[in-house]
Amino acid sequence: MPELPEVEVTRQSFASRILGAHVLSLRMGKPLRWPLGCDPGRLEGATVGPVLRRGKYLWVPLSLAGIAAENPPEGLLVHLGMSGALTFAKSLGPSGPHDHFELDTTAGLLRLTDPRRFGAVVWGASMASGLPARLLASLGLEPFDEAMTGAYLHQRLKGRKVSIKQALLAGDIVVGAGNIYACEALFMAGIDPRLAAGLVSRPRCDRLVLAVQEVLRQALAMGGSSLRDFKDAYGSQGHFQLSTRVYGREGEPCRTCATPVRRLVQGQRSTFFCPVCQKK
DNA sequence: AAGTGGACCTGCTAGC
DNA sequence: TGCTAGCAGGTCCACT
Repeated sequence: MPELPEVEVTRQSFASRILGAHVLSLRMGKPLRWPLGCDPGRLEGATVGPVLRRGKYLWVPLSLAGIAAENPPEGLLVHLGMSGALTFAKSLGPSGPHDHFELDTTAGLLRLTDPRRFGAVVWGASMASGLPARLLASLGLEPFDEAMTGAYLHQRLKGRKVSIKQALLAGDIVVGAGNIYACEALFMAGIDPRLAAGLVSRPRCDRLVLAVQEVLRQALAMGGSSLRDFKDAYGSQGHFQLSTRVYGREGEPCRTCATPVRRLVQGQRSTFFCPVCQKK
């Protein structure tokens, strides 16, 4: 589920409320992608720092010695996987079979509900050490980083034979665009998703960077996409799924030229595109 | 190094 | 109505 807009919407919906709060307890349910990596008890009493997002990961700093005293703070790296949602809950203990993590604080109880359990909550002595560091190390640029330019994209795509769609999804060049937004950005940029990444011209790289940024901006403004599970910390759903140009619209008319949208499979994932508006 | 395919896990829907 | 196959927002890892 959650791509960059959903993760960012989630972050914004809970970060300010729990900033400066103290951890009362931490509970893990069924195993997620990786073990927590520490005794849950060690985080009791910790102070919550400013929550950061990197790609589709959230970093929740937890300082045992007060926010400013420790540098850098330890914390939890959280990933929502395919079906995760972080929401504020009313009372301790799972309310359903898919509630697998709870962080109870003096400012509210945060709960991760994740039916497929592809999500993760991993402790790190810092964001730059241990498993968190390893997971973050291979990530590409943030899409709104000023270094994210057509020149950078063109340079990084050079010589790569995979399709441009798969190169976008891989996340080692630019993070944040998952299956929905990669399809949408390629449509906006008028690029055929099957085109070899290394053959995308420099001008088209310029357009693609702008398209990725634009689609993410639009999704963010609509609270993300809620195909099924996604909600922000207060349970609100996103609306971007109602305005996709191609994603999930196989057989329906292209919003630009009315040609039926096509679906194909690339790297075991569905790709949606307009065979007329998107060219090789 | 780059590309491919399998793995993780559960739930929902379309089709027979 | 009930079963089964196929599909779903992610990404790591082993292998060629």
